[in-house]
Amino acid sequence: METTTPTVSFFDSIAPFVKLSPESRKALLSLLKKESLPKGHVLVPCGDICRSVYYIERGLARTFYLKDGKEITDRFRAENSFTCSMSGYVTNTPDGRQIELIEPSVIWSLPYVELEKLYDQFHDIERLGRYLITQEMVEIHRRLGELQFIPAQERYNNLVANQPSLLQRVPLGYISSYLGITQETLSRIRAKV
Amino acid sequence: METTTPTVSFFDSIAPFVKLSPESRKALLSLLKKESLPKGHVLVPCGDICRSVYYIERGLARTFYLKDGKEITDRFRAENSFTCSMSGYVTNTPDGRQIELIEPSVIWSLPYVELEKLYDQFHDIERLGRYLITQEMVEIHRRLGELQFIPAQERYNNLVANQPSLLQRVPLGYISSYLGITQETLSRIRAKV
DNA sequence: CGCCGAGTTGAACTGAATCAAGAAACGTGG
DNA sequence: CCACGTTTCTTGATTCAGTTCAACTCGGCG
Repeated sequence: METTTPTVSFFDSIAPFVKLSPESRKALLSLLKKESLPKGHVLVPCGDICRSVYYIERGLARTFYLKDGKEITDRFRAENSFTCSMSGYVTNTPDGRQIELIEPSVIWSLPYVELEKLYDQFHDIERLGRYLITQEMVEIHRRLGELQFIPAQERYNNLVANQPSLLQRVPLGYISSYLGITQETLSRIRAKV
Repeated sequence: METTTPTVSFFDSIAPFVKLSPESRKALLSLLKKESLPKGHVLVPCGDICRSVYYIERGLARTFYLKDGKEITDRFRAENSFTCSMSGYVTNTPDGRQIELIEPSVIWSLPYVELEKLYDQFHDIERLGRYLITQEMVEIHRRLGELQFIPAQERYNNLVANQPSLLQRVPLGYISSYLGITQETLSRIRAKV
């Protein structure tokens, strides 16, 4: 666990959109905690409220919740992206979501409480926050439209087109619930091609 | 169309969460355009990119898109809330969504371009933006979870529990596609109670 | 009165879930 | 390197929720 080495990847992945002042970068870096964590590590247990935001330098995380005893995958996040489960934090009610690593990963974490202090201090970090949430919103909105009326076959095709690497890295059981279908249906869809 | 009278409702609805300085309030008010618009008025036509954010002081707006010639309702927004379709603006690609009024309404509008200038100038307005998008994200996330694995009957029950007034104010055809089902199915679900 | 949009009802059909059983792949220890 | 158990994936038979298409009811409203 090292906190001093400034990794380029974190700032590189946001740089195209939000320029941070040197002071902001420094403040952010001083609070970000970097860890190498094994496959299977649970960042946020089911039932807890997620209180940090996580930047994935390397590896793969998934978020899921339980519905009738089954795990429903809500989201995958791979290297150079952020993950968290804000609904619980915002509403101050556990949202039942668990975040765990499904590959050995390098994770930078930052507690919301600290982030909020940074929001107060640095306008450009607040902008970064707004930007990242906007991206997240657009992505979730896209998924919503998909689930509303697009048939399973087409949802699978979209996944293959947009995130083909997921299919290599993730068990199909996770993928199926992410697409809103059962594993058997996913298997049949795949068999058709 | 009046632009001078500062309505309380706009600031009241955000005040619990984000305190704006007098300067920010003034700047916002100077750019907000207030209009009384009739039922059926189209704020953003299908195929256009939405370039403003709308605050609904009174009335009801819905967002929809066309899928196989059918209107799919994406969202309802009633008095004291905001509506817009940011996906198109963010990705700079029309998202096919149309925003129209389904009741006579009083609407305050603010072009994104102006809003972004305000973001630059006023840290607290940027915070307001972040806050509002976060709220939106949480709501869309909730809907996503609903559509992923909750049966239609239960989705309808949730709607009755959370937004009962919608059922009085909106034709069932709009409600059904919002819930991701056909009008016939909605009718049958209602008949069971 | 007759039209028209909104809502309901019915019958046939279909995509996907469920339940159950196998097959393949994977890791671990001997 | 193989044998074993476990997990992952596939396949089949059945059931069910929801769609589709069509006809019908009801309440305005010109």
